[in-house]
Amino acid sequence: MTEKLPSKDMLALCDAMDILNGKWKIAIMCSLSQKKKRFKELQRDVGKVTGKMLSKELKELEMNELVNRYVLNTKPVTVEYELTSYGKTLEKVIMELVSWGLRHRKRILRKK
Amino acid sequence: MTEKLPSKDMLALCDAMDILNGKWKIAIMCSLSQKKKRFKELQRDVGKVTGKMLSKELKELEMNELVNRYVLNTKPVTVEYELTSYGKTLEKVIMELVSWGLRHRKRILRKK
DNA sequence: CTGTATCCACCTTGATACTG
DNA sequence: CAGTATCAAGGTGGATACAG
Repeated sequence: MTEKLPSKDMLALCDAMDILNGKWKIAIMCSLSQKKKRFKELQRDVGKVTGKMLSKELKELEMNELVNRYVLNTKPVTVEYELTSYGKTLEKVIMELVSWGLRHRKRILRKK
Repeated sequence: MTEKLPSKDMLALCDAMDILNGKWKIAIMCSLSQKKKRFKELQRDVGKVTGKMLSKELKELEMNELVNRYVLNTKPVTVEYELTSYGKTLEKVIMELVSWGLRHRKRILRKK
């Protein structure tokens, strides 16, 4: 069993990265992991993402069945987004990233 | 304690993403997590990354103290890369990504 | 072998204005 | 509020040639 070049792990990793690529996808999913949110809420929560990017990345997440989109019949239209059950399978990854990021911040501050 | 806009988690997440952004960084670290590798080995292992990109991303990883670079005194110069102990703190995140990717692949094949 | 330098096509992102 | 259209700008990444 000689380890051949593109290992299965590497391919899997690339698959995962393809789906999560984009500047805001992880942040969006992180925000949604707490609770469902409306478009504008999401925008405020994620930070300085433009409506265009938020819209685009949400659409991609929806296509990959990581996020559900619900249009509500309100006066000015309201749209809610939430993680699908499949999207929730990524929560563990995201939480690991967050906790690493928190540790990393402390480290940075120490050295600064 | 009203939850204010850019939550600490979100900031931490963005910090982490900043460091890991780039098409190949995660793949590089994944490959190095198995064992230290030379430049060319790494290139073969990661897949179809060009030397330029590999070099650039390795440099960035080095700057963030995630990877160590050793130049060996061999005839044609040899360089070895390995994860720093700090870089290893990211292994958990990477493994989660890989395992998610593996599950995701199965899911895709089923639906195809 | 391990890079760096240059050129360049392409894509991503942002700003802004606009629609329903 | 939610989303789209358009334009501009910068970054990304590939090919190639070359240096140490």
